[in-house]
Amino acid sequence: MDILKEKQKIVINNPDSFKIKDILECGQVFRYNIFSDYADVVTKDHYAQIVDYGKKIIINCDDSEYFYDYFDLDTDYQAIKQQIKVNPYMSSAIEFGQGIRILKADLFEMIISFIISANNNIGRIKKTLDFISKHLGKDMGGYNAFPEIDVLAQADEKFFLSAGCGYRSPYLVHTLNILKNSHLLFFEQLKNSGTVQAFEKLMTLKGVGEKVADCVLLFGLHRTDVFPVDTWIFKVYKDNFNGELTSRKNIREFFINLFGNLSGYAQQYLFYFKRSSKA
DNA sequence: TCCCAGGACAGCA
DNA sequence: TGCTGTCATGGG
Repeated sequence: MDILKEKQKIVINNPDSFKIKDILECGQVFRYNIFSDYADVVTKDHYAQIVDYGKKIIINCDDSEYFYDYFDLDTDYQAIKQQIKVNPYMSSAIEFGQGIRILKADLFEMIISFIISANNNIGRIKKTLDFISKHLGKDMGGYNAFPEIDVLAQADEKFFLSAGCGYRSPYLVHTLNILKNSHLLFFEQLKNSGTVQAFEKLMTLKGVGEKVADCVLLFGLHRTDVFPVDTWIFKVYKDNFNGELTSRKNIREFFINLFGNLSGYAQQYLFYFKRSSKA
């Protein structure tokens, strides 16, 4: 595909691995809307509107450099698909989610979003994050930014309960208290660590277990050598890979052995296919 | 009414 | 280390 970049506009001609519905609905980010004639997405304090004309996609946004990176437009997804097409089921999953791209989302936003995601469903996660942003995020004129750490750290458990965070509320308060004073160093260390070390470091935060840590690594740090195992991946493993493993840890290891550094990509195709088609 | 959702955590063996 | 019950909440 051919990409043109202006100051506040990106034009993609003949897109081969870019479908905004696939990108937004595969469960990696939650602050978006899909309408009949366009879609929009808010990330951190940025906004983009995406129109799909078939052979041409136009992204109108506040900063095209930011969204060029956000949509991972330098990566060749056709090549990745060829490498992870290890069996007929993978081929079907890739065909189904052919427009998926792994977004480069904001690290802090991903930590909070995926703590809220635990034992939750995407509809409720979207509502909760919209509530939080609407109440504590900066008014950007037409939309609200995701709240800054300092602002969100001032919110109490009662606020998160009213936002619909449920039993995850004390986890959020605890984690925000840790991050409000240490986030610069904490995030720097995450970025400079190997994946295993970053995985362990993330799990020191309340509300962050193996699966949430993997999602933060994949979507917030673009580490593609991880494989988040959630309830849908358990089903994929059982139904479509005929596996006998039962623990999250072992299933994660099984898939990472299979897909290596492309595990994160493979996981997204599988998750999206299973959740959408139930095949 | 029961089951489920991008699970984490404490308690226990 | 690995297993089990519990947690808040809305939708199907």
